[in-house]
Amino acid sequence: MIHFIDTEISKVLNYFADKKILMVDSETDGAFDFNNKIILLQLGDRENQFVIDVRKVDIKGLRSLFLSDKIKIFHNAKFDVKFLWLHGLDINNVYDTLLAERLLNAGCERPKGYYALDRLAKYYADGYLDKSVRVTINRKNINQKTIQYAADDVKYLMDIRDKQIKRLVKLGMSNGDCQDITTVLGLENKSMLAFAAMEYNGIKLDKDKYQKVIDLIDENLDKVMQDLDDIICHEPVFERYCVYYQDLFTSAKKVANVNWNSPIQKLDVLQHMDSTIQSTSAAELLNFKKYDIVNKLMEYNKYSKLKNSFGENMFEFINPVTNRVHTEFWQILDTGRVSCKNPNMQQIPARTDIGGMMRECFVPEQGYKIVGGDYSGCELRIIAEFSQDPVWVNAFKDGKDLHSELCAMTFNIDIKDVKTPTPFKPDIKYRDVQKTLNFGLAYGMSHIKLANTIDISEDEAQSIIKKFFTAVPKVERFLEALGNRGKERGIIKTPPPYGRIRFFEDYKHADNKRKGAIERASKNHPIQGGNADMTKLALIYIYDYIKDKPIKLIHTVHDEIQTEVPDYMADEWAVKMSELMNQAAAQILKNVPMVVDCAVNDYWSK
DNA sequence: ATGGGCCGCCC
DNA sequence: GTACGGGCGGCCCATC
Repeated sequence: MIHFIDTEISKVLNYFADKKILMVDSETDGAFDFNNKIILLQLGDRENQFVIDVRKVDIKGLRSLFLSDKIKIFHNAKFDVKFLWLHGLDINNVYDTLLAERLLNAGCERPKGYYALDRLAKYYADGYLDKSVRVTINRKNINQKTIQYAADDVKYLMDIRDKQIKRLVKLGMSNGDCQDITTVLGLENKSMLAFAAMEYNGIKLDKDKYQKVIDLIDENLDKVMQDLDDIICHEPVFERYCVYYQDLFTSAKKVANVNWNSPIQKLDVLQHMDSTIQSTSAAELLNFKKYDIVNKLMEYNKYSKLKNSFGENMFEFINPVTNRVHTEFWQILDTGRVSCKNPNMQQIPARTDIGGMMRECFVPEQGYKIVGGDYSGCELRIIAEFSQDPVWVNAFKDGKDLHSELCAMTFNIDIKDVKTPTPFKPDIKYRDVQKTLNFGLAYGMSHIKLANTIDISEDEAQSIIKKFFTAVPKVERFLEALGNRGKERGIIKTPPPYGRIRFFEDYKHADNKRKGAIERASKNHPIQGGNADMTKLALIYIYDYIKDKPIKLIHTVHDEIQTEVPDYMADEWAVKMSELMNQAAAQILKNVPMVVDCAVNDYWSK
């Protein structure tokens, strides 16, 4: 039965007083942007649905209900939770049918709309939702039809949840308690609030500082384009790419008639000079640094990338109400990692000089600091823990540098010499080869790829890998076992206690390319996904700890968490934060210690 | 307009 | 002939 509530909400509170679980949804007057509001708020169970007209009713009275230990079922809760916060309401004990469905389908290719509520309603509850009504809902248009639609939206959530949990329990991703953070389901439901908080809080971008970096990029870009023009117009070999350009005010001048953003045109120019150049990628160009034009093109590529991907367009993401940048998180990728977009705050430059300058433009408010923590060598520690290789385990236990230790063994050299150049490639140091190897093996890197990456012969690469695995046989066996498991069982899990599953299609019927990909993803998933589990648990610990404190969660990048905190408590918080992150790590790493690098800064540092 | 391919930024 | 895991996104260019 549907109840339309447009006066007061005691009826709702009374109804749910002795219920353990309720389903919630909201209809808003648009996407979340700090100006929009909730129009209708629906609460219900299988028998009764209450549709509250938020234009007329003060929903603050629902505070105790939302903070009670009753389970609140949502579909895509992050969306509604942010709106509730905007209306001054907090919430906990949420079950999210979208997150649950993602857990049940990680790794599977699914058609568009697969995770939509109407699909779930049909699949799990044989219910029908008429989504065409949604577009007609607005502040001035609440009628019988929209109320019916709004009520329907919550009607099936209970059945969906019941059946999802059955499946998740069978797969070991839940024990039936959807809030238990020792299970994947609980991990996701709980950390959802942290992701909602990071979206809600956003990060401040210092516009003036950022503009200065863009100006610097522009200067470099102008210079390098001038140089490219000079080369094209003065070297006879490029004559055909040169044209005269004349405007009304200046005399004719020779310029390059090439769009340097076009890989096809770029390659054409380069091959005209040297037909052995295969592509315009940075890796390929590195081999042809003897040509001036190649050096200039590499510079051009670098600056135009920064300009096009991270230039003025970033300003469009500054919200006019909060004056901050609010990214959107997608909480469950195939491995359990998180992505974000609009903008993608996980790909803000950090590595190069100018990249570092761009990242430093993300700053705290006046009187605040940014306190960030990251898990040092997280994936390598996970490999150590679960391979139980003594070299790896002891390196971390003794606080030694794993790359150097392994390097000495792989190349039979003294540990003092790991930073000397290799004989087979003088511009690369031993330790750098080892680093490529250590990270690459977690991805199932082949000797061919290693050979290409550091530009050595395939035979040399093969023998390096062989010697490496001879030194650490348990790591080799560990990775092999993971690869085989994915192939044989069609699923692979992250380490205990989580066991987050990634599903694969049938190995036998895959083509060779796909077979290789399944094997490599099987090796990688427990490592990458284990890292993701750990970071999500840390987010939960932090979210719970900072509740009622003036500390804000603002960002996360896989093995890194950023917070914004008043000056006076920054140092103290940094200590506590690394303690919380270590606590989370200790739930997964039982034998290998974790190191959390925590820093207090006036900007987002890396 | 749309989508695939290439390329490059992040961990 | 493919073979480095997980992403997002800008640009070019062919196609509709």
